[in-house]
Amino acid sequence: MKEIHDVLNNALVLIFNLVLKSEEKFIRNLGVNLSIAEIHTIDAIAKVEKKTMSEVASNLSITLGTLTASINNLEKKGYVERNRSQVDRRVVLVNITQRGEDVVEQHRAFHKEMIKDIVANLNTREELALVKALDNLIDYFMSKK
Amino acid sequence: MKEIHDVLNNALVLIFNLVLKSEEKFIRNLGVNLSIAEIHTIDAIAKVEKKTMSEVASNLSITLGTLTASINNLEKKGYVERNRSQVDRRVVLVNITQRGEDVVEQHRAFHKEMIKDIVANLNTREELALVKALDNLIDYFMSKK
DNA sequence: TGAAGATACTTTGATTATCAAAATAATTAT
DNA sequence: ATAATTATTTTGATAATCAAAGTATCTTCA
Repeated sequence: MKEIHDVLNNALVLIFNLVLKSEEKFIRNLGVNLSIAEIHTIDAIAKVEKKTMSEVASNLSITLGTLTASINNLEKKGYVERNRSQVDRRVVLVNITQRGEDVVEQHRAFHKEMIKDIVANLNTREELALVKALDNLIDYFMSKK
Repeated sequence: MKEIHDVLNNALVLIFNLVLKSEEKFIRNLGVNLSIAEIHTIDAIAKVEKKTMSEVASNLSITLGTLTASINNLEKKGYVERNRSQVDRRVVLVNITQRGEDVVEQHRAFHKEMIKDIVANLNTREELALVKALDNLIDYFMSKK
């Protein structure tokens, strides 16, 4: 089944790029002074339990140095704030501000709408095939570690 | 169907990141002095018909200036070469060298293996359903422009 | 209990990717 | 032939990234 593999590969590559562009466009339309990386950083802070620099950096798979630079900017722009932990003064706790919360909310709404529209066009069989294929994909990557 | 939406969203986000990491790892293991962006640039040159700077840049959705900088490096590293068109001397034609061909070959093998593993557990009907589901996805993004 | 080592973070210095706008060179049109 | 257009490069700026060095704080153990 050489052809179906090629079709799938092309579709996946295309979708990958379309998702990226779609998200870029969403941010542009948000009219907010943030990059995709910054939105994902804010989002990671929102969803991580222990809001330390280390935890957030590890969640994002970036180094602490990179996160420090990014948080400097986000703090300056008013989307997050830093506080020294009182328990261990080496530790820095990051929290998102109300302005940050708003962005997280809108980013999640974007994802929700995207998924809603995707599923809307699928019948039950297609939905199941998609879920199964995605499971395979995840298994595949997980096994590759 | 709130649940399936969440399942799909989480799966998509997870896969997105796993694909990125997997590709990064692939490149690292290739032991080759190239970034993901550079591999995609080489790949774009290989697959584009008219191998001009403009065509390649447009194919990659980057500006000509960005491509110029990237091609400078790739040329220095010996993966591509530049030639002025004899027909229109404003035009620069880029071609990949044998070293570039090798990378393209390995990158394609990576994609092929990934797809093979994905469809390994799907029967023909599911495969077709998946293709249709992905087509819907593409339509969705295309309509959003 | 106080020095040595470990940990959490920031700073520094470098590279890559990116863009917009200005510059250059060549072609086409008036 | 002069003006306008086109293809590319250069320039100047910014963001994202890393590794390695530096700083401050905590923990351990002798």
